[in-house]
Amino acid sequence: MAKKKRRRGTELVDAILTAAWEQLQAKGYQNVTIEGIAAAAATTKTVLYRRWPDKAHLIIAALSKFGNLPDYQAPDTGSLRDDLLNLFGQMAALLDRLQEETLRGLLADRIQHLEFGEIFSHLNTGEQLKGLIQPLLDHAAARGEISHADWPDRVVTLPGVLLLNEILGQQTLTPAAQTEMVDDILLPIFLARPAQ
Amino acid sequence: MAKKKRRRGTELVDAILTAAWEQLQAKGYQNVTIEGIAAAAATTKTVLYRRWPDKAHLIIAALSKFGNLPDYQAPDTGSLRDDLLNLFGQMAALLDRLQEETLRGLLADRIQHLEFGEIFSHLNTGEQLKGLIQPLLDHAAARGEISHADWPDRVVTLPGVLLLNEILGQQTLTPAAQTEMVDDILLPIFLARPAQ
DNA sequence: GAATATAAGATACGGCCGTATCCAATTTAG
DNA sequence: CTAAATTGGATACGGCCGTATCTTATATTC
Repeated sequence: MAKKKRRRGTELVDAILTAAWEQLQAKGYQNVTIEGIAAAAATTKTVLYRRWPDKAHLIIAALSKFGNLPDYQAPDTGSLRDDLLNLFGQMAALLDRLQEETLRGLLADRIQHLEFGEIFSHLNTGEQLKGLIQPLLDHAAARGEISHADWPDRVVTLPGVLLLNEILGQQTLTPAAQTEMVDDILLPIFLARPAQ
Repeated sequence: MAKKKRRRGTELVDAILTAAWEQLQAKGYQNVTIEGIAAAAATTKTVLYRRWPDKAHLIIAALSKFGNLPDYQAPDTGSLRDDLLNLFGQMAALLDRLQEETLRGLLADRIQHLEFGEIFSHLNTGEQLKGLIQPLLDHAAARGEISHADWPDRVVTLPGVLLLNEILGQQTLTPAAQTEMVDDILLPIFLARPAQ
């Protein structure tokens, strides 16, 4: 007779998040369904709804677990401008990869349809991008290129905000956009003369 | 016997958008349904889906028609900083009004759940906020406070991006946030010394 | 180790989505 | 004025959502 083993707690959550991640890879956010994830994880909707209020939260949980920014190489090129451009460039490359790998051919789908607040609070309050920016500033300050490295939170997260806005709005991240963001917005702030 | 008049084209669209707007006011985005709007407009889903691909687009259309930024008073206080703060302050007031009026008590709902790209392209490419910012810059330039008024598009739309990010992420727009955005981000850009 | 509490899993429900299909009113072409 | 082409309207369908309810396996407690 068949064994009736029941997964619980962490084990179950892991199975669900893994299934969610795979579904996301295979189908894209738009086409992922809660029921589909439940089925793929060999459980039922009920269990998922007991833990996450909706698809967005579930996917965010999966992203948090598996969707780490991969193999990012901290630049330190010797100039803040180049560091920032390098960072943006790597993001653009990542975006390209995502659009091929994650949504393998089939769908012209995008991250586009995640819901607002979720993503924002995830990316901004989460230290993700902030952790990438701060070192660049530390380097620049050490070189004397900028006057100090302890900028307000809102400034440190600004590159992330810009990136997000660009990607979501334009669905792409062109080199032109990258240099504009750096030269027209970020550098003027970081290089601004002290308050007068 | 009853008349069987059929609305067409513009007349029909107007009726639908009006219904959509009213539903939005009454129920909030989250709880608005396509079927509900169709019913309220005395027509059917089919007709709506022939014109708009999904709820987001329909609501955006309604917003474009009825959701104009109301009674905005151009500041011109004599300093760019005060102009910007004034603008942000009016936005905060508007936000407050929306959260009471539009979502009348009942729901702790928010704009939050509109979908990404839609809103972004609407707010950023649409000239809405840009049209508010440019005059401020013209004034400042005329006063000699800033060196020029013809900034890159990306810079002119930045205040809007910041506002949107703040509202969507934090669901509020505190005075502290306003001054930080102005003093830490916008002013440093506009007052930056010429490229060196 | 039995009793109790907790959490998983199954099932069912009403509601809305988005599409397809068909019919009927109104416009346009001839 | 009639025929053809549009476009609105009705209905039906499968699919998923989100909730509620019930049962049954596993953990916890005594």
